[in-house]
Amino acid sequence: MKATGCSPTPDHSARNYSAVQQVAEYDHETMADPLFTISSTLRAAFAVVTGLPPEEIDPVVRPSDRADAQANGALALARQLGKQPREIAEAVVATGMLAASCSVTEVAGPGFINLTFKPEFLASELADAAGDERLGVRLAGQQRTVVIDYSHPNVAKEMHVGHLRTTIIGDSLVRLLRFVGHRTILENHIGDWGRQFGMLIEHLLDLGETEGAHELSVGDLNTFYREAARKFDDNDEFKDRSRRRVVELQGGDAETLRLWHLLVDESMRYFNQVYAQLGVLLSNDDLMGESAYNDMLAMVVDRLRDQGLLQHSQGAEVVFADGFVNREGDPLPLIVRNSLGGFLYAATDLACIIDRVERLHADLLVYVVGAPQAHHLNMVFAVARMAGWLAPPVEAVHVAFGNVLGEDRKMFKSRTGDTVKLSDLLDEAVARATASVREKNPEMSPSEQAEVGEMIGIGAIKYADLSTDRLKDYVFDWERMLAFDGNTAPYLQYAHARICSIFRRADLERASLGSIVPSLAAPQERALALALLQFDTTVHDTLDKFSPHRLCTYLFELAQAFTSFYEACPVLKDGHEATRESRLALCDITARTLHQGLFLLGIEAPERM
RNA sequence: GCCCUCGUAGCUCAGGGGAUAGAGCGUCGGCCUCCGGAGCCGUAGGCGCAGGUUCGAAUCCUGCCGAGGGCACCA
Repeated sequence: MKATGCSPTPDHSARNYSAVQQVAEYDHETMADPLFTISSTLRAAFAVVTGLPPEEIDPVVRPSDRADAQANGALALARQLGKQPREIAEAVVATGMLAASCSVTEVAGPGFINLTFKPEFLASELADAAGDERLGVRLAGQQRTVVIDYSHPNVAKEMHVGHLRTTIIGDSLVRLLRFVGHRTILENHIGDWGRQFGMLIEHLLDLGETEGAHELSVGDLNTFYREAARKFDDNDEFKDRSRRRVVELQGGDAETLRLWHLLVDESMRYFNQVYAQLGVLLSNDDLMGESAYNDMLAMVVDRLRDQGLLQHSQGAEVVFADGFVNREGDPLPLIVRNSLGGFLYAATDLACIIDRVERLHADLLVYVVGAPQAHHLNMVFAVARMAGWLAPPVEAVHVAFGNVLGEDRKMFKSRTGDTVKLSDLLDEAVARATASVREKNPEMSPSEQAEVGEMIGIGAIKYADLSTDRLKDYVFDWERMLAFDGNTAPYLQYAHARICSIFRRADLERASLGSIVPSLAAPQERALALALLQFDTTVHDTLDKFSPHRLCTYLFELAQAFTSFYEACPVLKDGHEATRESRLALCDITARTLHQGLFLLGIEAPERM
C-alpha cells in the first residue's frame, strides 16, 4: 500500500507506525546508541590494557564537541595504576579494538580519547533501530511492578494548575515506564473523605440534589465549595447539621453514604471531562481515593502498636522516627490518630503503602506530589521502613515538583486573585492555538482546524510544564509556550508535520524504508543520525531521574538536527535521485522517533498544522 | 531557630566530576531559482559570594548572602 502522510499502516505488522504503548512480547537485544556500544568495547579494551576485570572499569564515555564522543576513563584509572593517563589512553587505542566502529581515535590533552564513528557503523546502527518497533530502545533490565500515585483532585473542589503538574508528569512517567517494560498500576488518590464532607452534603441538600449535582457536573465547583464554606462559617444551624452529618457519614448511615456517592460521582464526571481534554490515561478504573483505605486504618494502628512503635503523646497516637524534630528541636512525631480519636492522613498514607506492597505486590512506589509534601512523605516512608512494610527491594520515590508562577513570579492566580480553573486554562490554550491554526491554514476545514488546534494547545501546555526541571518553580507564559519557535511543543509538532508533508508528496511504500541502510555523507545527515541514535539512552536517563524534561531536551535537539538536515539536504528535489531513498529513510525514522517521543510525553503529533 | 529545595547570558531554561559552560527568546547581521520561511546560518553576552576536596569543580563539601517551602493533632 502507498503511505499517505504519516498515517499508520495497520496491515503491516512489522512496522506499525502508531506509537508503541506497551512492550512488544519478544525480548529485545538491540542497543542502538553508539555511545552505549562503544562503552562496552572500551571497557574490554581498558581491561586488556590494565589487567583489571571489565566490570570494575568505567570508560567514562561522553558526547564531545570535538568528536562524536570522548572517553575519559584513562584519567581516572591512571591514579589507581600509577601510570600516565596518556600512556593508558594510547595503549587502549593501540589494541585496535575500536577500529571496527571508529574512523578516528586520537588521544588528546591529558588523556582523553576522542572518537569519531565510521559512517557505516552509524548507518548500520541506525538501520537496526529503524527496523525495530521500539526504535532501538532497550527494555528495562528488571521488570518492576510500579504504583504511580498522581493527580488526586479533591471532590467538590476545583482542579487548578497544581493538579496540572502532578497529572501530566504522572501521565508521562506511566507511559515511559510501560514503554521500557514495567508493569504499571495507576492510582488516583482523590480527596473523597474528611470532615468537610459534612458541610458539602448539607449544602447539596440545601440546593436540592438535582440542582447541586448539576452544579458539580458542569464544573462549577468553586461556587459550590465556597458557598458551603461560607454557610459553615456564618450559620450556626448549618454548622451543627454539618457536624452531625460527618458523624453519620463516618458511622456508615446509608442515606448519608448515598449523598456522599452523589458528590463523588458528579465531581468525577467533571474531572473525567478535564482528563479527556488533557488526553491523559487516568480513568475511573484508577480511582483509589482516601475513603478506600478507611477499613484499613484501625489495622494500621494495631500493627504499629503490636510492633511497639506506637506511642501516646499529648493525647494523640503517634510514631517517633529518628531525625525529625520540631521547631523547638524536640522529636517530631508522625501523628496517626489525633487526640479525639480521628485518623489523620498519615494513617491513610501508611495504609496505602501496606496495600500497595502486600496486596498489589508493587516493588516501586512513585508519588507525584508537590515539593511541600517532602517532609511529610519522608516521615511516612521512615515509619513504614521501621514497621518493615517498606523493605528492599521495595522502594518509594517522591517525584516532587515546584509551583507554577505567574508573570509576577508569584503563585499563578487569575487577575482577580483566585486560583485559575484548570479547565479554563485548557480552554484558553485550545482557543489560542486554534486561532493561529486558522490564520496559518485558511484552506483547512473548520473541524480540522479545531482538531489540530486542540493538539497544539494542549500539547503546548503540557510541554511547557514537562520541559523544565520539575523540581523548580516555573513561570507560566502563554506567548512562550505557544510560540512556534524555540523549545516548544509546536516546534516539535511542526518538524513532525513537515516530514509528513514529504511523505504525502513521495510516492512510495513507507514500510520498505525500514530495511534501508542510509548513507551519511553530509554533516547534517551525520548529526541527525547521531541524534536519532541517542533516543534509547535518553529514555532510560529520563526514567532514572523521573525527569521528563530530559526527554524534552532530547526531542528539541532532534528536531533542530532534522530542520538543519532538511535545509541542507534535498530529499525529493529533481537531481537528487541518488540520495532519495536514503534521505527518506532518515525522514521516516525521525518522524517515528518524534512521534514516539511526544507520545511518551502525552503529546499528540498532527500530520499537518 | 532547625531542616529541605533553588540561585547559570537582558529574559526563560539545559548542563549535576572532565578540555573552550550550551540552547531558545530578545539584539544585531545574513539566507527566499524555498521538498511547509511556523524555517535555516551567523553574532554579542553568564556559573550569587568566599573557602575546601581533586590531576581537574557550574557540578562534591563547608560557611555566608538571596528566593521559596516545611517544621504536632487539616490534607
